[in-house]
Amino acid sequence: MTATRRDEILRAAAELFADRGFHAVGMRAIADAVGIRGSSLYHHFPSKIELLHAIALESTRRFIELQLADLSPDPSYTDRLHALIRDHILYFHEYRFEEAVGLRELQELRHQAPEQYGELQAIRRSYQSAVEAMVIGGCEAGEFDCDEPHLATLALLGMINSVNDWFRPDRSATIEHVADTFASFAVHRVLGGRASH
Amino acid sequence: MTATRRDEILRAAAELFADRGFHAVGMRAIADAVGIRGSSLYHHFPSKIELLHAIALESTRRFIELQLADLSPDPSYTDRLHALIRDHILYFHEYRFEEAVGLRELQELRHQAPEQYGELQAIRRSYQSAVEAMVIGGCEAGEFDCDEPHLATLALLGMINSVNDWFRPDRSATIEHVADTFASFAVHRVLGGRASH
DNA sequence: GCGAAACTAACGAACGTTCGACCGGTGGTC
DNA sequence: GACCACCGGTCGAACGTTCGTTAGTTTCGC
Repeated sequence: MTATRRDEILRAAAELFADRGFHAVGMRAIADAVGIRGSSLYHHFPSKIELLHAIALESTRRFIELQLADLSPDPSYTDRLHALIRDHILYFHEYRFEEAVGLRELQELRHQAPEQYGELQAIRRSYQSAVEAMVIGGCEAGEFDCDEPHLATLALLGMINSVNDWFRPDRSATIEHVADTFASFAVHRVLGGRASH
Repeated sequence: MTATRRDEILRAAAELFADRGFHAVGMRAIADAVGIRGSSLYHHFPSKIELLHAIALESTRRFIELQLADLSPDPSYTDRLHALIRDHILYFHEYRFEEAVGLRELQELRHQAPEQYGELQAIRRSYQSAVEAMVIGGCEAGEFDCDEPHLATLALLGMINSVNDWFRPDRSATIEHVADTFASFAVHRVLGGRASH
């Protein structure tokens, strides 16, 4: 797993963007973080906005690829959704810089690169639809008890995505415990799922 | 209720910041939105960062003032928390530009005006503590059923604060309906409160 | 005529980006 | 084995633009 210079730049830029915001970080600051000069960045990325796009896209792609594994139809809706939410939170923690940037600086892409913005939005929407389909499926199978599956889906996605705003890795609580607890909140509480965890 | 020029600037700046981000909006763009020149802004605010601070602080102050009314100890924990969350969501919608800026550009204040940042964080923390106290109180009173009140508080705050990310006023669903539904999710589902709504 | 508020003009700094040169390997040719 | 052409990666320097901010002046209502 040799980390190429390109990956080095992506990771450093994501961390800086997450901490200070896209426009507050100059190309020279990103270059400093990896030990080269500002102009050298343009041999790896054609522009600053493309750098942002690469951060958001590659992180999102990795995430979707990972989550597809949780969609296997073997176990119950309850177990599948529990695992999906747990892995969602764990991934968002591991790549918390990239995901924070992807969520917060989406507006930059919308104004400066509408095409790439649309692509990302499509991926996000399809993921949201997949979660909603699981909620509805669970309701129809009698595993969940839910009057408004659409709003319930939005509620638990909001709940899940908020973890990165307050969780800090040096807490006494581990991310695994938070992920399990939140997954349980979502499945057994919000959706009224039958107990199995 | 005469809208002063100062308020006009605050509102316009909040809307622009919410749409494009703090650093992507220049003083001249803000001035354009209210029909004056960039330099004229400095007769109302000493700097750009003070403008951001004013947006976040005044919106937060108004919010806290409003929510204090919901802390009256008359009704049950269930009813009080339900009303608090409902009003929380309704306020965050009415002042969605200011609140979006206050949440997203907090990092700007942290780097450029640490003192004002600390002040805002203190207010936010005290609000969060008040909500958590209600959760714990409701548990001890036997109205709620909750093993981890701290995580539960964070979960429902995250759920509530996410509404502004997807709710658009032209939807078929009204904000009042969303506020009621989410308040019900939080109180009766996440916290397992006794039915009363 | 006085003060608040808006104006014009300009400042220095920082920004994203471009350009041309250089440096160190790598592989092909004699 | 010696030479050389090549190429990805980096560098220093500069570009035009935009930024936040300042200074001095003008306008206008009371």
